Amino acid sequence: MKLQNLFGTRIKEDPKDAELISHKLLVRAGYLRQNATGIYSYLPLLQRVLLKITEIIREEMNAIDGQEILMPLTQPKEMWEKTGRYQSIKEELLRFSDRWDKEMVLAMTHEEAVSFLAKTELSSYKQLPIMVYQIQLKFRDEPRCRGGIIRVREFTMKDGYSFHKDEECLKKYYDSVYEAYEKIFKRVGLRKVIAVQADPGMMGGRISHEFMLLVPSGEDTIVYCDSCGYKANKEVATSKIESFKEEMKQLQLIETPEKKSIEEVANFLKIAKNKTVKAVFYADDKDKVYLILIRGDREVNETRLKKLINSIYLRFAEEKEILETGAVPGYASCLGVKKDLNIFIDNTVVESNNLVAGANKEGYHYLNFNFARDVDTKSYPNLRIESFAEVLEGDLCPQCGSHLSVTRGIEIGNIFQLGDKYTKSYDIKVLDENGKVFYPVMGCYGIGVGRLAGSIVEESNDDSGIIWPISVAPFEIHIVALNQKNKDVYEKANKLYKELIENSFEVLLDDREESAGVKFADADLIGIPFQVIVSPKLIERKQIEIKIRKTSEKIIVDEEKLLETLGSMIQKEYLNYQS
RNA sequence: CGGGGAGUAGCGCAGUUGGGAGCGCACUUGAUUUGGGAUCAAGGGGUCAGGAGUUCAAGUCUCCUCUCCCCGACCA
Repeated sequence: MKLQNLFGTRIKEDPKDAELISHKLLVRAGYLRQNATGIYSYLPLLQRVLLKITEIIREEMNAIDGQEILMPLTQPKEMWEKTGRYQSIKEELLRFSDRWDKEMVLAMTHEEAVSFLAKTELSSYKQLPIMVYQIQLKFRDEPRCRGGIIRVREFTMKDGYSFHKDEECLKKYYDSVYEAYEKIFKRVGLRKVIAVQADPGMMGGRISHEFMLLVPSGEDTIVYCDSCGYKANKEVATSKIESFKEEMKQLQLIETPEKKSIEEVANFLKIAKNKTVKAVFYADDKDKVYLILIRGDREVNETRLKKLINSIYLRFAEEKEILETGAVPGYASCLGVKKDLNIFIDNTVVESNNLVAGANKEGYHYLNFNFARDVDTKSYPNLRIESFAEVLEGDLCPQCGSHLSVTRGIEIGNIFQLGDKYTKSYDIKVLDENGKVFYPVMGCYGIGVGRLAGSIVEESNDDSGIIWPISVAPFEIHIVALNQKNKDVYEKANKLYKELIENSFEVLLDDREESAGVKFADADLIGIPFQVIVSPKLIERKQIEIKIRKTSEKIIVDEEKLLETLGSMIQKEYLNYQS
C-alpha cells in the first residue's frame, strides 16, 4: 500500500470528543471515524488490524474443535420470547418492525439463534461435545457509550457456543476455552490480562469469568488479593467487613430537621457515616418494591441484589411507591413500614450497634438503633438478612482474610457456563446411550474484536503514537523515503517496496513529497513495527536504515544485506507473540 | 432518565453592541527546501445543525426540533 492513496488521513489535533489515548490515537492516525454515538467506521488500517486479530482468534477456536458459522443479526421477536429475554432485557435490545409490521430485534448476542439451530441439528449424545462460533456484528443499545472504540453500540464479536452431555464435560471444555483465550491474548500482544470471577448477568448460568486488561482507564473495577490470588469483578466480589460492637444503648427519638442524606445526618449529629443506617428503595421488573438497609458508609452492590431478588432488572423506586410502603423518604428505615414489605437487611447493619436510623417520621431519626433488639423479625414475613455491600479497598479477603486491593480493567473477553437454560427454553432434546432424553448443557464464549484492538492501543503507545505488536500490525514494514524528489531515492524506495512485497512482506510506502519530519512523525503515529529509511546520504553509502518502533533502536545495514537482516528481525519479533 | 456543555470550511477554533463569514492546520498550483511536524506566493472549499419567529438587516435575539460530548446514574 502506498500512503498517498491510503483512504484515511492523519490529523494533527486530538479529536475534541476523545478522552482515551486509544481513541485519540486511532482517530489521529487515520484508523477510525465516528458516524454516530457509539457507532464507528473502521478505515483500511484498522480493518487490516481487525482481520489479523480475527485470524488469530479463528486459529485458536479451530484448535479446540470450534466450527465457524454465521448467524443472522436480524431476528424475529419470537426467538427472544422463547427464552423470556424479549421482556427481561429492556432498552438495550433494539426492537423495530419490518414492512409487514412484524416485530424484529437486532441481536445483541446469539444464544437464541444458536439454540434455534441446535434444535434441528442435535439429536444424539454422539454429536457431543460440539462448539460452533462466529465472528459477526452485534448491536447493543448502550445507555451511555464512551471511550471511543472501547464501548460502542455496534461491534464485531467472536461468539462461541458449546453443547455438552453433562456439567463435567462442560467444565472440561470451559477450561480449554479459558486456555485458548490466554493464548489469543498473548498472541495479539496484550500483557496485563487476568481472568476474574464475574457475574453472568443477562446470559444466565452460574459460573463465568471475564478476561480483563489491567489499565487505569478501564471501566470495570476488579477486586484482588495478593496473598491468595482471589480475583473478582467488583460486581460479584465479596469481603469480610469490620463491624463495630459495643454495649447497646437505649433507643431514642431525635429531631433531625431537614437532614435527609447520610452525609447531612452524620454531619448534623457529628458522627461517622458508619454509625448510620442507609435506606434505599428499589423496584424490580414487575414493579415490586424493596426496602434495602445497609450501613451508611457502604454502597449496595446492585448485581448481588439483583441475584437475591431474582431479577435482571432493577430501578430506584419512585417517591409515590416509597410512600405506599408507609416509609417517609429521607427518614426511612424498616421501623413502622408495612409489615409485608420486601425488606433486605445487609449484615453490616445487623452486626453493628447503636446506629442512627430513620424514624419514618418527617424530621426525626432514632439514635442507638440495634437491629437484633429493635426489630422483631418474626413480624416481617418478607424480611431477609443478606450480604450485598460493595467491596471497598482494604476490606478483608473472603478466602484468606488479607486486605483486598482494587484496580481497573477493560473487559476484553468473557466465558460462561450456562447450564440448560437455553436448551430447555428451546426444548432441545437429545438421546443418551440408553435412549433416554436429556437437555444438553451449554457454554458460551465471547471476545469483542474491536475492543481488543482498542485495548492493544490503550496498552501499547508512547508520546509519538501507536506501537503495534507485529502480530496484529496493519503492515510489517513502513518505508520512509526522505527527499523523495531526489530521483535516486524515489527509485530506490519503489524498488525496495516491490522487492519486499515479492518476498511476502506487508509493506506501507510513504511516497509523499513531504519533509523528513512529517514522514517520521506520521510513521511513528501509525505505529508499524519496522521502519525502513531511504535517504540520499544512505544511498551514497549503499546503505539502508532499519528503525524499530518499539525501542527506537536504529540499525544501518548494507543494501544487499537488508532483506536478510530485516527478514530475520521480523521473524524473531513474531516469536515474541507465539502462544 | 436527570443535570451541564457544545454544534461556524475536512479537522481544531475565533466571531464584541444585530450590518464584512474569518483564523490555524489540512487540501490545490508554483518556487525554494528535505534526518524529526519547512518557507514564500497564488488558490479552492460554507445550508453558520435544521425549522419557525422578531427586525430594514440574524452566525449573533426568541421559540421549537435534531445531533454530539461530559457528569450523575441511586443512598432517602
